[in-house]
Amino acid sequence: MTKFSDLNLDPLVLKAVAEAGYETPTPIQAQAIPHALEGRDVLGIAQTGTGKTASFTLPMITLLSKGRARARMPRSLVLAPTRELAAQVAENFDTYAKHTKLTKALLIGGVSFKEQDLLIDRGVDVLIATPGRLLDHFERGKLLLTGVQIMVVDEADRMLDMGFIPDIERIFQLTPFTRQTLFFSATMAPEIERITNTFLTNPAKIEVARQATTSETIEQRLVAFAPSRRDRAFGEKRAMLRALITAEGEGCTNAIIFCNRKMDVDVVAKSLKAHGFNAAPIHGDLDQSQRMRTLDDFREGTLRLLVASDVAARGLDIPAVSHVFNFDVPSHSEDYVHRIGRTGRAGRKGVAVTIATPADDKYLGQIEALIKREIPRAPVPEITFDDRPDRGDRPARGRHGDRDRDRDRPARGERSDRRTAPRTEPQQQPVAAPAPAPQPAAEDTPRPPRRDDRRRDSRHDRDDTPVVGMGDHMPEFLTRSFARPAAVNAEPDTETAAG
DNA sequence: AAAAAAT
Repeated sequence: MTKFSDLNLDPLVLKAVAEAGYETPTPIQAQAIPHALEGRDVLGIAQTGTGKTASFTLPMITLLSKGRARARMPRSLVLAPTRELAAQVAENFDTYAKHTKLTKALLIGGVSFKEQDLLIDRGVDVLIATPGRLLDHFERGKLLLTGVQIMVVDEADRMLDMGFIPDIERIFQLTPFTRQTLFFSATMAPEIERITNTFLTNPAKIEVARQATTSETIEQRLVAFAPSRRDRAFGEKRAMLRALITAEGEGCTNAIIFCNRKMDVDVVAKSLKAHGFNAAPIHGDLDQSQRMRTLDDFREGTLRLLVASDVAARGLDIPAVSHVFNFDVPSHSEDYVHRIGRTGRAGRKGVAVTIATPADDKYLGQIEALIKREIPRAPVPEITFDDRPDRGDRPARGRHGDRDRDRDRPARGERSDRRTAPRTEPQQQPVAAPAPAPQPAAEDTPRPPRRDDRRRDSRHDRDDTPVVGMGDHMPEFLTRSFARPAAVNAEPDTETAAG
């Protein structure tokens, strides 16, 4: 079997590799490194977790170790789709280039230009960047790409998803025709194929088997439940999530909780914290410094629950996550594979729990088609709903609220799915309550001012007024006409046609 | 129904 020492790498690189504890290259490393060292273009079809990063950093350091950088003219360039990924590549360089004198700069958005400018001015051997910030520097005239000898594109298919391909093409055109190109993508979409045909010269094509999508080390579960009411789905899912985390007990050492929307990431993280869980959010709208800090805390173990958007689904190197929770079913089936792939790594056992509502059926079908198996259905935990501090600025649901609901929905207790249906209110409340004393109309009940009007779910669920279906009581707002003020209706015909 | 990345 090949060892790193057989690969013709610079002795100083080999030393650092050995110190990092590696002896045997992964398949992509064993195949890509010799070609890269020969100066050939490489087209690597491989996913995260295959050792892709080292397959280009090690030969790059070796090739660059001779020669020195000139001011504003980096000798090599690595492009990554997200800031975290770029930062990760930079860390990799630090690890493996530590015995060399190579310099590097990390050019990503969300941080000040000043330090980056300073480094570029001094001259760097390796420039690691996200496309937007790189072009920004270029346009400000601070950067010349005509000295680039080696260019790496990492996670090209993700760049495509994110609309970066035009930027990538432009950057390619700013670098010399004679450069060496190392290009990595998990898939070969037609657009990716076109780019590689245009910008790579006779590349060595290396394909590494995709990680088993449903690796045996990941135990997948599906928690399928129907929210008691559409507008309660969000709150009930939060309660469900808490119950699921709690049920895992100590076995859940750390977990990533994925939501589909950034806003939900924030609310879920806040809600978990309010319930005493050690949780923090990460998504693209947060400060870069905060994103980094949160990731560091999570890696170090001081943070147990990372609530994330799909920014964290791919690429990020987060070792040893015991659990992944999908608070939302991802709407791209590929993302499901990426998300659950954050657990069960390196032979360790992992658990991936997905919360699904009937609205997710379509996406669930696509996911199960992709992974070619059904996700085993797990029992739905019972949830109680009236202990939410994130709604704690309102009086706890009073007995009359529950009683009213019981009265309004006499069929509830008879539902056949009662055992598995989530409880949305404590059913042990005295059902045989005394005859309703005349209650003040909800509108007259003095209520403390609500601070959470911004909250997405408060809009629907504003008070304890019972919902009476559409039977004998119709909420006033529904009786209002849908007609808009005449002034707005300049073209009434096109308006209806558009709907 | 979305997320990511330049300000």
